[in-house]
Amino acid sequence: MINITFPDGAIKSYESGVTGLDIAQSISHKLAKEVVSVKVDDQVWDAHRPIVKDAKIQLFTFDDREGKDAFWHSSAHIMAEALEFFYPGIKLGIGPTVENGFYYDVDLPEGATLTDADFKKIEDKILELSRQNNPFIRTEVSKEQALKTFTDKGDEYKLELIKDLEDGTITFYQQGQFTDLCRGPHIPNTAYIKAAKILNIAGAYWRGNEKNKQLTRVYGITFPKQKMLSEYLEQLEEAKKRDHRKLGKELDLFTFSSRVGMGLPMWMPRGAQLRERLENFLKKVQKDFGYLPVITPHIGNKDLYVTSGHYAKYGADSFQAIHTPQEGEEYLLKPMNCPHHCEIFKARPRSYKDLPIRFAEFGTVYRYEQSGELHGLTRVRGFTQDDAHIFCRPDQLKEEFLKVMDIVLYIFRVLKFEDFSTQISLRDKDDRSKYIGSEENWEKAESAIVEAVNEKGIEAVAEYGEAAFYGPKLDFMVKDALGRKWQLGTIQVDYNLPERFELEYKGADNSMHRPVMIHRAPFGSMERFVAVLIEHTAGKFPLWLTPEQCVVLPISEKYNEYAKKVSNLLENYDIRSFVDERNEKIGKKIRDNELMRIPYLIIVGEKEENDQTIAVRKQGEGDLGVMSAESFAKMVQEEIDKVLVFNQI
RNA sequence: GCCGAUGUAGCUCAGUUGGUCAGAGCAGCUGAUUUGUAAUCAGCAGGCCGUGGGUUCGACUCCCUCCAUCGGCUCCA
Repeated sequence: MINITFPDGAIKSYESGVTGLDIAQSISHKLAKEVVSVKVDDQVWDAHRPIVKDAKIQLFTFDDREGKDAFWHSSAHIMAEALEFFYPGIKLGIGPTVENGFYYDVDLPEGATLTDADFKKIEDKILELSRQNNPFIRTEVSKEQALKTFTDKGDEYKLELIKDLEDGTITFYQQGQFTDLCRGPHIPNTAYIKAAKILNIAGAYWRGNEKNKQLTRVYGITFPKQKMLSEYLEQLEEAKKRDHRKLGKELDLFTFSSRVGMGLPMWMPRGAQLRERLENFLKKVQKDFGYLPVITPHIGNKDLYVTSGHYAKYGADSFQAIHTPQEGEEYLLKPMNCPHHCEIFKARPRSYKDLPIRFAEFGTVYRYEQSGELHGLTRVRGFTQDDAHIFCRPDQLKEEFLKVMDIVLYIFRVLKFEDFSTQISLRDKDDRSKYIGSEENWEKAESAIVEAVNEKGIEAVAEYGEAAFYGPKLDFMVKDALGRKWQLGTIQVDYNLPERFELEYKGADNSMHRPVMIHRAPFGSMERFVAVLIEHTAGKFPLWLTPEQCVVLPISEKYNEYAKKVSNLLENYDIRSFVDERNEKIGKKIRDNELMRIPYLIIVGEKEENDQTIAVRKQGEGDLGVMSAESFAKMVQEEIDKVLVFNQI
């Protein structure tokens, strides 16, 4: 007998060799049907793998992340089995789970193609194989055995994977006629899978390296219930409705033109107003934090970027140099504001008493992003950073860093970005050649960020290889409607540029010292921030930000004059208002303005004109009843004040 | 940049095996209507069927080039 400890601390005895499934069965029949994997001490196991010694266990169903992982990973194996059926000779790369579903990277046989048209038959095959109710059988194999199996199969990708594994840790899983190298865990048998959908296909480089062969990545998702699949697909459709590219068009916020150039967004009046309001909001916050505005040109002499190191790093892959009538003279579109700001710092002698100096600029920069990378407003070739550079003494670094974090967190709070993650972006562990600057400076910069994060007590994940080439960063990541992660706010510690630009200040000891720089952008870029804001709010912007706060709708043209009077009155109360004078029925006007996400609709007709009142309707909520323009104005102001309290920083 | 898909009116989409197939709804314009909380009616106008080439008696439809967009990969100062 062995002792099994449950998550609540309860301990029960079972026969040695008991499985997670058996244990679930001993609790309830329903649970036994749903359990797909089990955590045994620190490892997640197959629910059907015998446990032979005392252990702490936790049972997982599809509702748990661990359960989904086992479920989808098993599904990837079945999909691979299906693909082998349709494409004999197919070679398999890796087939992991992702947040929603799984994929398998495959190398199709010479001449074979896989397109959307093939999805249906693959889905059907997956379900057919699932119905065979094949168990997932785990076997431990020696490295030699493993190598032989895949040498015989002629799968060089698996061989490459096995070569990196340690003998004695290698396991195979088999279901039906299909065997795969796999660590597991897997679901007990294939019949758990009741619904399957191939989502899309894409090219993916083997092991993520551009120099390697590009394999075909097949994305799919499966569920234990048909209904869950249809719900998931519906949810996807809903998410697509929030896509900022779609809403940007519908709400007249921004546009692109291939004539202007790809990845070069143009802000339309409503979008420009929204952006301007965001900028003014941040300007006010920054003013309170002691930032000083600066303005720099859109181009800079090539030498500027040679000095900064940007030219060596990105010169070849950037917009190419602008030439002048002067032989040999070259200018570049600025890809960064920092070199300019460094030159402003250098413009006159600085004393330790002046520091910290904080230069802020909404600086528009141009970067030649790869064509396949462009994506609405989130990835563009011309964008405006809410940039600032703080030049401080080393002893001021931590305090300044913390203050910047306060700004970012305040902004996220005001805009209700609650679901963000924080990432410490560090150097690549293996490849240091991508970075400039001394080991010592990097270590100082990296530890400064880690210390600041610890002090602030926020949770952050360290990501290696994500640092900028001149320094580590603290990045604030937010997801879009479809769950893609984007970096918004960023704070970077930089010892390198001050060195390259030979920045100095006179210390109290009357000798020259080198300042430390903090690069920071709470929004990141106006374009990307607005994109994410659109997706988070589905276009229903906060009242203080939205281009028009209310629209006055006359019941008929007879009340246009009164409507204009009301609108003017509201404008006098600093409420952004306009009149919908179209000769349409009130229902139509309400519909159109609701679709434009105007927060308040003011309806005026005979009654209102006689009583000198307005009927207020709130977007998404409906009729709020009749009131005076004054009390409406007060209501709006209060709603805004609730959100925009600057002293709550 | 790479893999795959898509590209018909301002928007959303129809268009059968290549042969009166250039269509609809919304938006726009004109007129009627003067409207009470999510689409009033009628008429009109609107398209090098992304671009350039090719196959064919004939191409929106088949093939190729390029451009742009979408989903990924790689990249992201």
